[in-house]
Amino acid sequence: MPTQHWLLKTEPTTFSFDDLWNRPNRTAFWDGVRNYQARNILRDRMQPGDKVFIYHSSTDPTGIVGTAEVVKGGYPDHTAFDSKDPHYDPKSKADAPTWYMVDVKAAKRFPEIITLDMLRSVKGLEKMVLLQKGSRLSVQPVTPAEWAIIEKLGGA
DNA sequence: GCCAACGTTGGC
DNA sequence: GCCAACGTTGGC
Repeated sequence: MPTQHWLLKTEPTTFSFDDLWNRPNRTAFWDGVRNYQARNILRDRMQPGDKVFIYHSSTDPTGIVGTAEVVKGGYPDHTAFDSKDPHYDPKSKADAPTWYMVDVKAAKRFPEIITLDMLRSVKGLEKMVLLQKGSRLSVQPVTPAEWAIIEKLGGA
């Protein structure tokens, strides 16, 4: 399996790239995804070694702030089992989990956020899932070509 | 805060 | 299975 590329959205007021960066080993589980299409990617497709952009939504400005690496593939999201957790879902059972998560490790913080406006202006990203009208998937595929373009924007 | 777009729920 | 009502996302 070649390395795959993804984008994970988060609201930084809830969990930011810096929060991930400051975790032990710069690693955390990516919990709380409660959308079936995103769940399917987490559960069925994300593999250790895959590369991930971290995107900050609902902030000013919004954009990609850094990269991370998947260090553990899809496994049950235990926060769904905890009635005191904000992401509790009583329909998800330990022996038949509805929701999944992965572990990610922060890799590189971009010196400057790559804003949504910048992404929209770059040739070659026109078909990026993030930039499609009405797109709100919180776990998205990124093509190798898109990854290369954006990584270069954030580089150096 | 507004609201378009999308997803989910539930009555029928 | 249809679809109206409702809830959420997320840019602006």
